Amino acid sequence: MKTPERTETPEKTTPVGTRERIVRATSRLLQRQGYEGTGIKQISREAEATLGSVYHFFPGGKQELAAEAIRHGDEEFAVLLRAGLGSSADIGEAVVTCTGMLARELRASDWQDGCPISSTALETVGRAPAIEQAVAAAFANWRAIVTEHLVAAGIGAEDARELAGTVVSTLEGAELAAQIARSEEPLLVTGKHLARLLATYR
Amino acid sequence: MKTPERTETPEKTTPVGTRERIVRATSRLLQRQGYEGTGIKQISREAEATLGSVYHFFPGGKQELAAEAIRHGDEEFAVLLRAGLGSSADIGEAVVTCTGMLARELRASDWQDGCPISSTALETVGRAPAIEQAVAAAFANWRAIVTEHLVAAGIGAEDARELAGTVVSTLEGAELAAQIARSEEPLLVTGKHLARLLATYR
DNA sequence: CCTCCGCTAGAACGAACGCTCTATCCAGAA
DNA sequence: TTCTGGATAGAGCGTTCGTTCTAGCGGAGG
Repeated sequence: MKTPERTETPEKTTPVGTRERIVRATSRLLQRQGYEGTGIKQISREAEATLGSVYHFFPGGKQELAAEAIRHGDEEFAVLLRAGLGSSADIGEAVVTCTGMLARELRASDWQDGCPISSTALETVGRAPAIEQAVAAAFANWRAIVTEHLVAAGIGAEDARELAGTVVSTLEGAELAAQIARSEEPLLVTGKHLARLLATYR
Repeated sequence: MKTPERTETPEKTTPVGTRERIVRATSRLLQRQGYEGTGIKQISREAEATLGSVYHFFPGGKQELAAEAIRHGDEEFAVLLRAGLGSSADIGEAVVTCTGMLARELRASDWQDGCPISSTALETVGRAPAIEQAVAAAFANWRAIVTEHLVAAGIGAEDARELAGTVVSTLEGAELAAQIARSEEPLLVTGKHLARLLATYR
């Protein structure tokens, strides 16, 4: 059988295939420990898969696996972003909602689960092309989502493009600060300031 | 002799002591490769010191060495921050100057040398107390510097405190975005937006 | 029935890891 | 001169790293 699950009814608690389990485990471990701090054997253990399975699905080794995990984290964060930004007609309020959601999730994980890709992104700058490309695509994806909502809120196209970049990178920075301070405050305050900045446009 | 250099005339090109060379090399390597990605032997090689010397000066091992390197990076970034923020009476212009300086240095290092501590900070969250503490102290130091300049620019104490946190974390996020995009734009645009935000206070 | 093959399983490889340990060097005190 | 102790030097410890490789499993097609 090619892929025993997922082809039929995606309802109920779908039994997760081995490949999917490996990607999810890798994503969470990279988020918490970074690229160099995460071993393939730890991943296979955590995913309840064997080393053979890991290299079967990802013959490109650790780098290919990490790139796939980055794409997983990309979509994960995009879902949160869309949910938060779609929560209110007022774009300022919507951004505040986003920071609130991030803060809540961060606290719930005991300040462990920050941005799913920033740690890996930072330590592979200029030395792991496949990963760098996945990271750049994730940022571009997030910027596009934010841009869309800003334009919908009546902000001009060029202003929206620039602001979207700032919003995304500011969320990254605030999440880092919140992790370090073990406090929701940096995220919440940043949300307030972003809303204030957006209010000066239109 | 206790410390052969630095006790006398700090003029001319001071011959750098072994301990100092080790700290500098560690700081640069941590900045570029993160904590787990940097080996003690690589540090000793890069610092032109031997393994024996490293453990002589840092009996606490890798963690103690990293904490010291974080403190080095702390002061390094603080110097840039003070220079940038002191460059203009207009606090908005001063922030723009900061982002410009960061952008120039980042480009000059071929997008390698971002924030000297963020990579290490992210991968040691909740698992290396000595490092976490040094990181938290660095952020507090930077916030204090920014707060001071904001207050001097006529912004109320509480607003200044909150804004300082946002300014610092936003610079972090923008630097990350600039490294990933291999472009000065995220930093420069963020500078513009920060100035605009600050202009809404007084 | 047997064959095929996607997938699972884990032993084994050389290299690198952080760290310990002993030995040596050498400027200044006695 | 001998002694002393900070500093240098690097071999070697046990462990873990990423990766390779061969062997076995079990359902589908002939």
